Amino acid sequence: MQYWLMKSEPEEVSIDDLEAALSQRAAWFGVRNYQARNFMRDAMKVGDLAFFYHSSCAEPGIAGICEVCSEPYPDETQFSTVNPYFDPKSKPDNPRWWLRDVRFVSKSRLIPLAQLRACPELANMRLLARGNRLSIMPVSESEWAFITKELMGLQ
DNA sequence: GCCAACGTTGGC
DNA sequence: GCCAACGTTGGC
Repeated sequence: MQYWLMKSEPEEVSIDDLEAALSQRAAWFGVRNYQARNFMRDAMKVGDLAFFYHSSCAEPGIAGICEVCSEPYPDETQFSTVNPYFDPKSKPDNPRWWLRDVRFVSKSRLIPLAQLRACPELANMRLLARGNRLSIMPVSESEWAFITKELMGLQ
């Protein structure tokens, strides 16, 4: 079991949108960074858990938990000329961008970025590293345990 | 809207 | 392969 953090702009897809979605599943479309893609395509495994993080919004922070629930498959938005995520350099016979489906697990209170920063236990968390811009990144087991137990109040 | 930090592109 | 220019991310 591995743990992840996945950023989404809540104006695009929020934790509430995921909870309300058909089957409570959604395709994690729109990733256009190679490192984030590699984590999603190559390193994730079905059953891995991830923090659902709200970014580029009034209250950035962790909003809940989701579960990786599909094998990787091509992100269709890269082939649609009218889509904002269209990539003219990607070809259907050799897709550049891959995604997975995630399943809603739980919503939590919003745990603000500033609160994460204030926790000494999370000093080495990748999310908090200077200049970090990755939209998908691993979370260590100890960071996961601290956040779920101490900040979310889960068992 | 600002801007620091980073990733990508493309000429050489 | 270098690196300057440019584009993007994302908190504030």
